Amino acid sequence: MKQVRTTSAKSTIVETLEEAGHALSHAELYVILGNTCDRVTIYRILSRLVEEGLAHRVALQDGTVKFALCEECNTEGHHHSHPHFSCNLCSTVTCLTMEIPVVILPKKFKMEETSYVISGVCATCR
Amino acid sequence: MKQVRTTSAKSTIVETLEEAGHALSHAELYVILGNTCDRVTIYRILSRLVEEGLAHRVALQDGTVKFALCEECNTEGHHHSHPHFSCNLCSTVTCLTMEIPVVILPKKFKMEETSYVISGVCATCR
DNA sequence: ATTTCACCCGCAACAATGTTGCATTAAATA
DNA sequence: TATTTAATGCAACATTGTTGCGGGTGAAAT
Repeated sequence: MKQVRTTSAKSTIVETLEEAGHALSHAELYVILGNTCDRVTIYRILSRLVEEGLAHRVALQDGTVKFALCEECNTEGHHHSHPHFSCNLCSTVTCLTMEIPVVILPKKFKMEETSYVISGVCATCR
Repeated sequence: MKQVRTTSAKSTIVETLEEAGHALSHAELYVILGNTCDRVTIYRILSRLVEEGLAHRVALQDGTVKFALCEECNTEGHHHSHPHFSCNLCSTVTCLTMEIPVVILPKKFKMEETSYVISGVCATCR
């Protein structure tokens, strides 16, 4: 098992995600962090956060990927099978605190993971 | 209203999607079409197909985007609000013929579009 | 059938996004 | 403090998506 190290860059990114209160893309983090953190480092830290179960990926309808901190996850079992809401106006992505409703798959299909993203207008933007 | 034109490149792409029977990414189309069609042209034709309501985009969990032909769509109302299944083994994406189950959004949130992607193992791969 | 017009194609160039290798830095443990 | 090794920054590369433009072509009008 590879050792995990707490670095300032990693802490900064986690804090940034916490302060934002919603998911951020690599590009957004890059802008916020300014020149305090290398572009490549951000990629690597985000990957590591996902591996370590501290964050999860959210793929939006347009193909962009955002990263959200996990609330109730650990390395064993990730429980981020909740829907995400993506605002078309302010483009913030928030986690909805509910379970994703299940669908019955056709015969012999085996489900492993589900992604449920709703886009529209968030409460702040109305 | 801009006029729509039937070109050989466009027909080829539509036929390719029909023959495949499942959604294809730009990269996959580029390989299949070989050097019969320019990379940029594929991008533009796919965009146009979506605009014209002949195809719809499917964004997978990893951020890649695939394109699927619409079965019951027209320029007026798109009815591709169905779940998609993405096989982790053969990586094919198929449309599931059912409605996406709805979730109750928090107060003041307004829904406009939903994306529901299930990944796992498809019937063919088992 | 020919002309005409606007859409469409291919090419080149660019922009944005993501990856890899390597030397250096720094966190954690002894 | 010294040692070990994960993590960073930089450069270089690879992939993916976009834009402008000259020339080609579909389709309607003549």
